[in-house]
Amino acid sequence: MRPETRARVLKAIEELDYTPAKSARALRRQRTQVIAVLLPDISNPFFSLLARGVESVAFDQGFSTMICDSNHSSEKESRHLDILRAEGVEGIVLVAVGQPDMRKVERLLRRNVQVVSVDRVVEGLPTIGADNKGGSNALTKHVLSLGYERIAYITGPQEVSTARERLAGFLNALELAGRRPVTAQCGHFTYESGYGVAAKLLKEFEVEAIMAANDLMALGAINAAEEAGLRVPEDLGVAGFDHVSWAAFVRPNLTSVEVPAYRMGQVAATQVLSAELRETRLKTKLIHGGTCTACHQFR
Amino acid sequence: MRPETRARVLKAIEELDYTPAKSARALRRQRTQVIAVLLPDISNPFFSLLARGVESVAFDQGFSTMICDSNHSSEKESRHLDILRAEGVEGIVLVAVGQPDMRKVERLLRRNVQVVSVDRVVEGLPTIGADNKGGSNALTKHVLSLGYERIAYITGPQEVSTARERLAGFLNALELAGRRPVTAQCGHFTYESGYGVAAKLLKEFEVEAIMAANDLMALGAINAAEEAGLRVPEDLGVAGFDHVSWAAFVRPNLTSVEVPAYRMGQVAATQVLSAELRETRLKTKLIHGGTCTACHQFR
DNA sequence: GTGAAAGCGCTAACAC
DNA sequence: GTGTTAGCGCTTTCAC
Repeated sequence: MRPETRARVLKAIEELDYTPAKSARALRRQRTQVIAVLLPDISNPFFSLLARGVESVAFDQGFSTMICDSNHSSEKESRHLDILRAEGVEGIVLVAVGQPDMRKVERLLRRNVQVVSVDRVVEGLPTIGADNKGGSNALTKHVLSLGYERIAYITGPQEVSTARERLAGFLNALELAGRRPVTAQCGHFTYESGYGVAAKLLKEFEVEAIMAANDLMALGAINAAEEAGLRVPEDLGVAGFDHVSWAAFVRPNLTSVEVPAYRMGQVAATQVLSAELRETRLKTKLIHGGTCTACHQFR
Repeated sequence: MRPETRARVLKAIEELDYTPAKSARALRRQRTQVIAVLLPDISNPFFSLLARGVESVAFDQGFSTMICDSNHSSEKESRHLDILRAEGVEGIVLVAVGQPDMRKVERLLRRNVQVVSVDRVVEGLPTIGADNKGGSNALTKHVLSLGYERIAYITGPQEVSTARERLAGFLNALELAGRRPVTAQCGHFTYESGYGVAAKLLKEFEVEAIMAANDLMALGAINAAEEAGLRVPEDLGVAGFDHVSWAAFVRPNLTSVEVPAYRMGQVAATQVLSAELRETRLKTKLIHGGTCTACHQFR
C-alpha cells in the first residue's frame, strides 16, 4: 500500500471515529471473543478475587469477560446459562449453586462452549479446585501439634463438595493421631451459623479448640466464645479456612488455610481458552497444596 | 397461525436447539442490550456491591452487564473504554481511576453511549455519589457530642473527590463547634497507610480520637493504637467511613458512615438505561444522607 | 395474517 | 497486492 494511501485511510478512520463493530465481526466469524464467569455472589470477596483471575487471563488473550451473578439462586443461574448461550460466549467459568441445570450445560457443550467448574465439584464437568482435603489435613495436624486435644468442628452444607472435603481432611488427621473430634456440627458457611453453632456447642461440650470449614463461621465462633466469657486464643483456639483478605485485619488474628481464588480463576480461564481443550475432555485439577498460614489464633 | 403449525415450529426449535443469536440481532438492530460497569477493583467489597446493584437493574430490564476491571490503572481503563465501544455497549457506569481519558469518553457520548460516573465526581459527567460531606459532618458532630475534644483526621488522596468532601464535612463540623483538628494527615485509603499515619501521629500528638476517611485506614489506626499500648475505645476513639460489610465482624466494632454502594449502582444503572436521559444531560446526584451507623467504637 | 427480500458491518474467498 | 462478492442470522419493510 502506498504510504500516501495509508495516511488517507488513517485520516478517514480518525475523522469518522471508526471502530470495527464487534457484533458484525462476531456474526461473520461465528466467534464473539467473549467468555463468562457465572458465580453465586460477586460481592463475596472470595468470588470476586476469582473473577479477577479469570478476567486477567481473558484480557491478555484479547477476550472480554462477562461476569454474571446468580445471586445464590439456581433459577437465576439457569437463566444466565440461556442468556450466555444466546450471547454466544465461547466459554464459561462456573461456580455453581449446588448442582447446576445439566440440560442447559449440555446444550452449551454441544455447541462447543467450554464449561469449567471452579471451587465446587460438578458431576460431569472438569473442576478446578483447591486441595481442600490436604489443606484441612495439614491445618488439623498443626493444631494437634500445638497440643490441643479436645477439638470441635463446624462443617458446611454436605451437598457442597468443598465442605465434605474439608471435613474429610480434618477427620483423617485426627484418626491418624488416634483421636476423635469432640463433636462435628453443621453450619451454612455464614457468620451467623458459625456464631449459633459455636454458642450451642460451647454450652454442651468442653473443648479446647474449634475448627470451622470457613473463615466466616470461624469469626462467628470467636464472637460466640468471647460472649461466653472465653478469651481467644488463651482459653479457646479457633481456626478457619479460605484466608480471606479481611481476616488479616481481624483481631485477634485468625488461623486459616489459604485458598488461592485468584489463581484458581486464572487456571480456569486458561482451561476454557486453551484450544487443546476443544479436543480432550478435562479432569478435575487441584491448585496449590492448601497452605496453612498465620497461626496467631492458637496459644 | 394455525396451532398445528405452531406446534411444528416449537418442535423444530427444540430439535435444532435453537436460540436467537444475539450478535445477529445486535447487528441488525444496532442495539446490543448490553451495558458495562468499569471500576478500579472488583475484589474491593465496596465496588463489587456497587456492581451487583448495576447488574440487578440491568438484568430486570433485559440487559446484560459487562463488569470490567481497570485494576487501578488509567491506561487499562482507557483500553477498556475502547473495547466497550467496539463491543457496542449502550451505556457505561464508570468508577474512574482519577480523571478518566475524556477524549475516549467523548467519543462514546457522541455515539450516544450513556456514561455515568459513580462515587467519584468526574468533570463533565453526571455523577451518582453519596453525601460524603454531610455524612462526615454528621459523624463528626456525633463524635463531638460524645465529649471528644482532641481529634485527629486521616484523609485520603486529595485528587479524589470523595476524600475532599469527607475532609470538608469534618472540618466544617469542627468549625461550627469552634474547634480545630489536632492534625489532619494524608493516607491512601489503604490499611497500611492508615496504620503508618496513625502510628506516627500518636507519637507526635496527644489525641482522644482518630477519624479516618475510610474503614480500611480506620482499621489500620486501631491496630497502630493497640500496638502503641492504647486500648480502643477506652483510651482512643476511632471512626471510619463506608461501613463495609466485614467491618461488622471486627472487634472492637468500628463506628462508620454507611455509603450505600448497592443502591448507588442501581441508581446509576437506572440513569444509564433511562430513555429520557438520551435527551437531557444529567447533573450530579446524591444518594442517601450518609447515615451514621454503629457507635461502639466510642466510649 | 404470511412470505419474500433487503441489508446491518464485517470477513473470507476468489478473481484480477 | 487490490477489488469484488457472498453471506453470517437476524429484523424490518413492503407486497400480497
